[in-house]
Amino acid sequence: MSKVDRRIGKTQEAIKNAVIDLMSEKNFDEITIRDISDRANVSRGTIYLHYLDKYDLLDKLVESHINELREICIMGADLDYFSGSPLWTEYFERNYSFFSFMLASKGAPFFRTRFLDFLIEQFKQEVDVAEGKNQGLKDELIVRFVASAFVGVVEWWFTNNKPIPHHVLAEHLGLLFERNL
Amino acid sequence: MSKVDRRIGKTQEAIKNAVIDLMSEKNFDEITIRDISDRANVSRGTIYLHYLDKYDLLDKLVESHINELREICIMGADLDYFSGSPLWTEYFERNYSFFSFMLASKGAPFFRTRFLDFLIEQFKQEVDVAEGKNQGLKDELIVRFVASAFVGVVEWWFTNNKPIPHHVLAEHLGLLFERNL
DNA sequence: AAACCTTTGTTCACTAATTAACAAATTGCG
DNA sequence: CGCAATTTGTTAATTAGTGAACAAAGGTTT
Repeated sequence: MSKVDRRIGKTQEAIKNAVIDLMSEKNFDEITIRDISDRANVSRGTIYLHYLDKYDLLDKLVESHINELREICIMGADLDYFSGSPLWTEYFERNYSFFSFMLASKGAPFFRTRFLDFLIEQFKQEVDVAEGKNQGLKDELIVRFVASAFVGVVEWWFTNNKPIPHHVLAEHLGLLFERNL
Repeated sequence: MSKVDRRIGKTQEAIKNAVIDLMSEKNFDEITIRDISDRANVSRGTIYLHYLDKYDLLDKLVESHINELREICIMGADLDYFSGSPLWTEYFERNYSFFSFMLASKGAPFFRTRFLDFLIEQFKQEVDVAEGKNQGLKDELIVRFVASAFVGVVEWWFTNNKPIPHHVLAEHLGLLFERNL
C-alpha cells in the first residue's frame, strides 16, 4: 500500500482539533467554516477539499471517535469487564468536550443512535445465550438492554459534569457488565 | 507587501518546537536532522529548504528569541524598571527549557555573547551620563557593567533551576536597574 | 424593504512541502 | 580495521495547500 502524504493527516487533524476547540466555546450551529479555517490555520478552500460541508465534517468527526472506540474494544478484547472498563472511561475523560457536546447538542439524537448501534455491534460479540446466566434468553434483547443502559449512564456522566471520577465509573460499569453479559 | 504563505510559518514553528522539545531530552550535538524531521513531522528535504544545516537552525532559534526579547523591550519602554522587569522574567519562565539549555551547553559562550551584545544595545538607550547618578561616567562602561551583571544573574537563575520565583527575580532586577541606570 | 456586510462554495494558477532516490559521509559494532 | 547501518545533503517529479477572486446566499442594520 502506498504511503499517504503526511500533509493530509496534519490538515485533517488541525481541522478536527479546531472544531473540538470551537465546540467548547459555542454551539456547533454557531460555528462557521471561516471560524474553523481561522482556528485551524488552514484556508477555506482546503477545508472544502477534505469535506463537503460543515455537517460532513461533523459526521467524519463522529466516525473517527467511533473508530477510536472500536480500537479500544479490540485492545480490551482479552480483558475481563473490570479490567476493560477503564479503557472506555479514560477515553471518555480525554475526549470530554467532544462527548459532552455531542450528547447535549441538537445533534445528540443522531450521535446517540450512531453510538448505540456501535455498542450493539460490540456487545453482540460478548453475549452468550447458549449457556450461563443468559441461557435461553434472546441475545438481541440482552444486547439492546445493556447498550441502552450504557448510553444512559454515559450520557448522565457527561451531562452532569462528571459527578463521579472516571475510575469509579469504570468500576461500576465493570460490575454491571459482568452481571448482564 | 504581499502576504506570506501560512505554510512557511507553520513549518518553521514546527521545526523550532521540535528542536526545543528534543533539547529537553538530549544534548543538541546528539540531535540529528532525522530526529527533528520525525518530531516536527516534516520531511528532511523541507528542513534543508529552510535552513542550511543544524547549526544554522540553532542560530535562527537564538535570533528569534533575541527578537522576542527586543519586542519585550519595546513593550516595556514606557515603564519604569520595577514594572518592566516582570516582562523579562515572565518571558524567561515561559522559555525556561531553551534558555536553560543555551546557557549550560557547549553553545553557551556563543549564546552568552549574542545575548550580552543585545543587552548592551538595549541598555545604551537607557543610560544617561549627562546628568544624574551617572553624570561624568563613561556610558560604555556603565552599560557593560549592568549587562554583564544581568547575564550573570540570569545565568545563575537558569543553571540553579530557578532558586527564586521569577517575580522575586523581577523585583531584585528592578531595584538593581534603578540603582545603576 | 433596501442596503450593506458576512459567509459559503468554487475555481485556478501558483507555491511549499512531499516522497523517493542517490552518492557521500559519519557512526557504531564485531 | 572492515563492514554494516545510519545520517546527511541534494534533487526532481508530484501532490497538497495556498491566496485571491467571484457569484450566490444568508444575516444584519437602517
